[in-house]
Amino acid sequence: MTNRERLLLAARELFLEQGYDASVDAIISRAGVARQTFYNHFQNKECLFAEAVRCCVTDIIAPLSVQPDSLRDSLINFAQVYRQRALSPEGISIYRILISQAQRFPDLIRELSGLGDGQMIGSLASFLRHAITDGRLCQVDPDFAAEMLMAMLIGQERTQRLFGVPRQTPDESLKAEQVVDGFLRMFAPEQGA
Amino acid sequence: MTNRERLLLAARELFLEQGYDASVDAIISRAGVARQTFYNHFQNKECLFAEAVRCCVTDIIAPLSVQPDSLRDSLINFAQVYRQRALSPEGISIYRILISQAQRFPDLIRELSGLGDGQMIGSLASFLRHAITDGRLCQVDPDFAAEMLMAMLIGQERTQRLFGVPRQTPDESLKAEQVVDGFLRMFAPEQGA
DNA sequence: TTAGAGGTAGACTACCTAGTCTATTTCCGT
DNA sequence: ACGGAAATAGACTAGGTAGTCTACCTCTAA
Repeated sequence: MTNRERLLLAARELFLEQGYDASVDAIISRAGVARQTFYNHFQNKECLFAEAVRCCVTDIIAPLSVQPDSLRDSLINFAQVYRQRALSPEGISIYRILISQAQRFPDLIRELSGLGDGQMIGSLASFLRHAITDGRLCQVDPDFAAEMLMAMLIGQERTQRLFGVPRQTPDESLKAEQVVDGFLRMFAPEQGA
Repeated sequence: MTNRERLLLAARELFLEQGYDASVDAIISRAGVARQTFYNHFQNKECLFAEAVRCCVTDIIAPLSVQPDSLRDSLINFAQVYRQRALSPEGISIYRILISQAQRFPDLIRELSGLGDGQMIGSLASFLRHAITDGRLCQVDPDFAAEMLMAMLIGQERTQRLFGVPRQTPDESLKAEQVVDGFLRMFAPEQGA
């Protein structure tokens, strides 16, 4: 493990824990590396932050494979993966840090805004578009439908976790199913068609 | 206008603009007040912050009157008010600042978490409960339904605004209607009942 | 007139932070 | 063995912040 990797790992951990306020001292201390070594590998703290955040985002928002065997099963599978990732402690932390530093790093945020939820909405929308042309869903703007589904899947839970008010989730996989079934009812093909 | 009010106003403006990093110097300077005057009225910066945030939250999340004339009209009225408030610049800023300071002020956040979205879900759920017993909606957990409606109304827009990526909203009042109509389809009474 | 409350300006302490610089050491390839 | 690249410890600069303290001012009420 190179010193650079050690620094990135320590930075990821500390930034996720403490936000951008995590000090360079703390990072090099956790990495077990000298101050100057840090500045040999990174121009400054902002560069390290940008790189660490990029790693976190691409790590958490992995591509998801939608198998078009059954519409409901595909959506439920997506729903569970999405919920699991977006509501995980890492998912919540990275969301918090992006929001709190959005004003300081507008370029970085713009660079990453296509990723995350945005990317997922895109791929989900194109999947839904096929279902619509196949008549398995009613005529509806696929982007709108995708956004509704994603919104319902996260709902109030992300906010509660961001606020540090975790609630008991006895029905983890159940919720994803409930939402998907509601979604299918909402956008079911018209009866008359 | 008393010095205390001047300080609170300046604090609200600066905290909403810059977050908790807004310095005491900047606040007293905008308030046009001496340093010692500030410490005469507030124990320290944290107390001022707590008070300013309390004002902002209670200002933005005003009670909403749901008139039970028509279910659809009531929901649309609620939807428009909720969207207008939650997506306003002040609504976005206060949401951002609460999230970014949630770890530093856990007690304050706990105190305010019942307000905002939480409070709205409660009153909306009790309204929906009546509609369910009246047979105007299908049998469903009213809290779940309320959460779904609120989630769809905000959707991805809050995130985009938090990230500073505002999108064009040509269809402002239309979106609220679309969501409410989708919601009513999702939770329509069962045909067989 | 005077005493006191509250405001003002600004110095001051104590502390933290990012980033630079220096002198020394370690280690690897030739 | 040796030379150079990279790492280390730690001092140092420059700047910012919260909060305290002192000395002075201003206005009001007894």
